[in-house]
Amino acid sequence: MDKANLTLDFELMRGNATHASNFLKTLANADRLLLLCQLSQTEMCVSELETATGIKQPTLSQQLTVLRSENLVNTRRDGKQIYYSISSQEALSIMQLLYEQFCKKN
Amino acid sequence: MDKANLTLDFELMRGNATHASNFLKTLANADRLLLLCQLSQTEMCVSELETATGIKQPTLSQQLTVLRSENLVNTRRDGKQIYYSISSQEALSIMQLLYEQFCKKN
DNA sequence: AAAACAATATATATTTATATAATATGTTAT
DNA sequence: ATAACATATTATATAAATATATATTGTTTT
Repeated sequence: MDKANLTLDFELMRGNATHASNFLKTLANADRLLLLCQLSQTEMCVSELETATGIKQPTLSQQLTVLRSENLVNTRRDGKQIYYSISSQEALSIMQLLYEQFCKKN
Repeated sequence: MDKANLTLDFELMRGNATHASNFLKTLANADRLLLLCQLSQTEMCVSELETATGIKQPTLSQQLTVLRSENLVNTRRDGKQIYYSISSQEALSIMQLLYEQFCKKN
């Protein structure tokens, strides 16, 4: 394997690693995990999420914006409320794994 | 369920979410993912990791320090080299999932 | 159309992470 | 003991994430 191919391998690996790390960064926040955890059960509107997680409205809205911008959640409006649901199978898989590792025992 | 119990639930949930998000933060960096990816195959010393990933020595050492401080890797010295290996089953599981989702198709 | 409500957006201060350079430590070979 | 090598540590500048407060938008009810 010559140098040119090694460079390609590096670029491919680094590209994959960058995508994966961006994805993990989006998950790597306690508020966002709590939100995704709730949404992994069922869709919920913002005020329901606020009650279920105890996160205050402005923070909630800010973190939901992050999840939206990374396409981890979908929204639909129904009157005054906006309902959120998980749109990423990747996110669901990770949430399930994290649940096994960090929540199941207690 | 009264308010006291809800408070306990919140604290339990938030505690789990905080642990999980700290864990994800440690993974959420392209250099560290590349390192863990290599180490998921076999133990390697620093200079081998440098060659295999293309990460420069000071950065490498800094990121290995992060992985060590979060107990994701073990080290053993053999002469001048220090060999690293993965010590966290949780990390291995996530790496495997990320491989399926971000690397397998290409 | 005005009030009330649900949610989003903006601004800003603070903390945390990152990149990079320079220096230091511990080990082996001479 | 000195030189060479492998790795770690420290310092610092910059960028990114977070918390928090305030203002704005869109919808429904009256």
